[in-house]
Amino acid sequence: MGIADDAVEVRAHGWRTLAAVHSLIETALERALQGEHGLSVVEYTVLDALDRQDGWHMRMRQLARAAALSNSATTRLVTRLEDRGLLTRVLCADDRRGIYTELTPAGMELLERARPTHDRVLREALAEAEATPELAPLAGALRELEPRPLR
Amino acid sequence: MGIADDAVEVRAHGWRTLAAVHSLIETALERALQGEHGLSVVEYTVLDALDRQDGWHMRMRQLARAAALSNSATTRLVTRLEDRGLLTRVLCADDRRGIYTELTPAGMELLERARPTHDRVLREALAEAEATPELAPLAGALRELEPRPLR
DNA sequence: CTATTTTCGTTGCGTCTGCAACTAGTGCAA
DNA sequence: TTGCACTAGTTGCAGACGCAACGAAAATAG
Repeated sequence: MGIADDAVEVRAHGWRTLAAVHSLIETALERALQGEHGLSVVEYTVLDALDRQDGWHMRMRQLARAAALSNSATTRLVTRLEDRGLLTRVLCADDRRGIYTELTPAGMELLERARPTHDRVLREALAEAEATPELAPLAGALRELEPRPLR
Repeated sequence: MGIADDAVEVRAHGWRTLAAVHSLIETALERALQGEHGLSVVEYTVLDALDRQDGWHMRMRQLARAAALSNSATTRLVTRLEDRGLLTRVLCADDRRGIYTELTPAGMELLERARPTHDRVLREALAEAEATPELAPLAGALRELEPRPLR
């Protein structure tokens, strides 16, 4: 087996590990957020993304990117959250195709209540990953990342 | 903002980055495998996991773990692949609750055809991640992982 | 200024997912 | 042996997803 084949296997292994850690964290978050606050992980992600904009608007397209969702899924997700009164759609004047979304006070409140759950479960899930031999190297690498905003 | 808050933010940032890289890779793989071979990513993952067992059987439960899927989803996924003649269910004698799955020749053949696509797209997706400033550190860390089998 | 292309968000449709409830088989205990 | 807890896999159900097709608004070409 040559160097090229090794590289292929390293990438495949890295991808499997990444997927395993992702699944571990997402499942834990999903259960906790859903059970304690009636929020799915993507819903929390959207509320959090809006909140980290410092009260500023966000376009559907940006939201889709932040939540790693398709356009259609984003439309329905925003509709869902709007129906629950957690955010509002705001038509924007300068580009009449665009639609901005904005957290409502209820949305901010729910987010603040859910955040401790999110942070705790994330911490626990990462600890569990670090305690799992084949996941530990990647879980450890996550801690080394510079916390600079994800555009 | 104290040290504890920093740690919370580091974890949150790491999780967002992980999710972003995961989504980038999965989306690219999904499109390519679906378009060129009619396989979804999980389907490919299952075939590959079975293949890496060196012709050995795998229980549904193991398969569920390997594919990061629930039991029910695994049942249906296996049913789907069985209907397409890519694998077979094998009842196991010593534990009559258990069901083993095994690749058929057609399954191995399709896997071998799909593997180059998978490897190529994975390489491209990782390259794209490394070219994206906020994803690059994590993408780089993946390359440093020791390619030891994921049990 | 009109025609074409592109971008943005929405909707119909088929598919896949997890949860909870269920059946069947195993293993331990009294 | 009988009873009970546990594990393995399947199924009904409701919800969420992506793709492709769509309409509306903006940008670009000619």
